[in-house]
Amino acid sequence: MRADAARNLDAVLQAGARLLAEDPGVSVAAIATAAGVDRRTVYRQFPNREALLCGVFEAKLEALEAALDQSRLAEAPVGVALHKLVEGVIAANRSYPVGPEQLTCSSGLSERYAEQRARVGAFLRRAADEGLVRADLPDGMAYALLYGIVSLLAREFPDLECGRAADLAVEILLDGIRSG
Amino acid sequence: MRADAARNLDAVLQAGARLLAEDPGVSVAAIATAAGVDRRTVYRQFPNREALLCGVFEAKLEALEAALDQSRLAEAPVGVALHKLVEGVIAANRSYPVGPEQLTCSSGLSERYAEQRARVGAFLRRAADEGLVRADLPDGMAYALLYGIVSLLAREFPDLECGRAADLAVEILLDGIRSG
DNA sequence: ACGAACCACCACAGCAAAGTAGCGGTTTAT
DNA sequence: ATAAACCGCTACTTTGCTGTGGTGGTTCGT
Repeated sequence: MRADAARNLDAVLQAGARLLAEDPGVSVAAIATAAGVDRRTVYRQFPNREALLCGVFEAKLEALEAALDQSRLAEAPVGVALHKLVEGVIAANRSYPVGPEQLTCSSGLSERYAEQRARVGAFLRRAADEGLVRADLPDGMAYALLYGIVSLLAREFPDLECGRAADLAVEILLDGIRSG
Repeated sequence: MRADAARNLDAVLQAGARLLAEDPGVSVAAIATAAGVDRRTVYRQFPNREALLCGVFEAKLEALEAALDQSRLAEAPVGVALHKLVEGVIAANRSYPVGPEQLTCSSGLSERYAEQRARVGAFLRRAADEGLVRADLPDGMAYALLYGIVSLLAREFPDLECGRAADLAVEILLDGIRSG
C-alpha cells in the first residue's frame, strides 16, 4: 500500500469511529467528508459500507488486543494487571468510541472479539481465585461491569485524563460509591 | 380514542421500543409488522417517523416518572428510596429498552428528561449529605453510574427477576465487586 | 342493530443513500 | 524521470424508506 493511501485509510477509520459513535446510521459520504476524502476513495478500499464498519471495528479490536497484551493478564499481580487493563481499554475507547453492539459483520471479527472476552474472562476468574473480586456474581457479570463502567467513564467524562479516569474506574468497580 | 386504537397504540410503542433498542434505524414498516399492524395505522397516530420516536420516548419517560414518584425520593430513608428507585428504573428499562441518546426530538421531551435528571440529582446529593455515598466524585458521575449500571443489568441479564436485579445493582453500585 | 370510527391491502411519488463508471490530474516509489 | 498507483470530480442507476391517497371491509360504542 502506498503512503498516501495509508494516510487516507487512517483518516477514514478515525472519522468513521467518531461519527459512528454518535450516529450508527451515518452515510458513507459523511464519513468521507469528515475524513477530508472523496466518497469514491472509501469505496476503493472497502467494497461496501459493511466492510467499512468491519474495518473500524477491526481497528478498535487491534487497539484492545494491544492493551490486553501490555497488561500481562496471566502473570502480573492482579491489581496491577487490572489497572493497566482498564487504562488501556479507556484509551482504546477514546480513540474508537464505537460500541461492539452494532456489529453485523459476516467476517471473523466476532471470533476475535469472543477470544478477547475469553482472555479477560480468564483473568477475572484468576482475580476471583486470588480473592480480589467476588466469586458469587452471575456468569459474565464481572466482565459486563468492567466494560460497562469503563466505557461510561471514557465516553461521558472526556475531560478526565486517561490515568485519572482509570484510577476512578478501578476504584468504583471494586469498591463502589459508598462513603467511607 | 377507541379501544382497538389504544390497543394498537400500545403494541406499536412496545414493539418500537424493542426494535429501536437493537437498531436505531429500524424502518416504520418493520415496527408496524412487529406490532402486527399495518404501516398505515402507525402513520394515522403519528404524523411521521420522528413523532413515533418521540412517542416511544414519552412512554418510557412516563414509566420513569411513575418510578420516581413511587420512590418518594425526598422523604423516604435514602437506602429504601435508592432501592425502590433502582427497581423501578429496571422495570421501565425492561419495558422500554431504548436509550435516551437517540433523542433528536424537537418537542419538550428534553426538558422533562432534564427535570428527571434534576430530581435524581437532588436525591443523590441528599444521599451524599447523609453520608451514604461519596461526595468527592466528579459532577454527575454518581448519576451516570446509577443509570449505567442499572441499564446494563436490565439489558444484559434479562433472566434476572426484577427484584433480584435491583438487589444486585444497589449492592454493586454502593460496594463494588471486591471480595469480602 | 347501526352509524361512526378504525383497519388492512394495494398503489404511487419523492427522496436519500448505496454502489458503479470513466477521466484527467497528482503523488509516490524506484 | 518515469511508470504505476492513487486521487478527486461529476454523473448515473438502483434500492429501500418515507409519507400520502383511496377503497372496501371490520370492529367498537351506544
